[in-house]
Amino acid sequence: MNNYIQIHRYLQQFDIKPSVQRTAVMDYLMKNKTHPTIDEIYSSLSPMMPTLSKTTIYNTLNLFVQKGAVLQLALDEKNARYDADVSNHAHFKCTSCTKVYDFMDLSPSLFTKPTVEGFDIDTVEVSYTGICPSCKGLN
Amino acid sequence: MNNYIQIHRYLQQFDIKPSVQRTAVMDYLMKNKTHPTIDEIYSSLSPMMPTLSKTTIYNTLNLFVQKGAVLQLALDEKNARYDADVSNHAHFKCTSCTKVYDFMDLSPSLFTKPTVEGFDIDTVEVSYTGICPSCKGLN
DNA sequence: CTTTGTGCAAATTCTTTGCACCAAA
DNA sequence: TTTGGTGCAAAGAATTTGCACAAAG
Repeated sequence: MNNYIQIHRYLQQFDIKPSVQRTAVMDYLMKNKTHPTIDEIYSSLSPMMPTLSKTTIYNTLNLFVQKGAVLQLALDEKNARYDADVSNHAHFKCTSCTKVYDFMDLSPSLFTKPTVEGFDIDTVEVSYTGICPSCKGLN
Repeated sequence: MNNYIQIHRYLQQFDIKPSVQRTAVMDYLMKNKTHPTIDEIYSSLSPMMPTLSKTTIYNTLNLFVQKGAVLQLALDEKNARYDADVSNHAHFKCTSCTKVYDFMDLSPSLFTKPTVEGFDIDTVEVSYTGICPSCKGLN
């Protein structure tokens, strides 16, 4: 069980008012570091919150991204994916099964923001595509 | 004017039969290194090829991506973008004006494929977001 | 001929919008 | 009581699919 007070404090750091729904979404993102899609979040929370609407998930995540509380990943052309983990890690997407993996232990230098004249760099995203171990076995 | 024979040879390297439409799309991608969307490609080619269909652009680019002849970029949450340039360069997207810039001269080590047990890595994508020089001036 | 590519129309999927109701301060 | 949040239904936009016709070898 997570401490909702902590989540409230966290959200308030980003100037986000902690409604019940917003708290639940952030709680989910913190516990499930699986770059979930809107649909996955909705499907997981919906049983506990029967009146929850998918529109609210969209509203909530758009707000989180806008306030900088979560990252919207550009991993998937079809569905947006969200990540509350801002630590240095890269993503690997299997082109066969479309599953997304974390690569945690890469060189930190990959994630340094390069100095380019005139540009202010906020976020760094490193993504790989290829074939994952379980799909390799199937050939 | 581009030499279509060269494009034919290039496509055949990837096991792609060079139809008139496919040749035109690859020609466009090689001349316009602007990470165009499907719509931009269609709008540009359509005047010269009045019977061209957007479905064919979709078919063609899906084939190119599947055969590895172009990269599908996930820079934009709304539209897929395509890049025929497979050289080592990163992309920067301005969060204010949404324009995409190329960062050409970064360290080559950024683009090396890491060795991760069991994974076969095909593509590497490095993307940055932030504020571009012209948007900075507007504040 | 036979295989493959093209392109129209329809269907599907993801996301946003308009608006009425509800909740909190 | 005023402001902001939620959620339904509808709209909008991007992409895919089914299928008939055309093209190439």
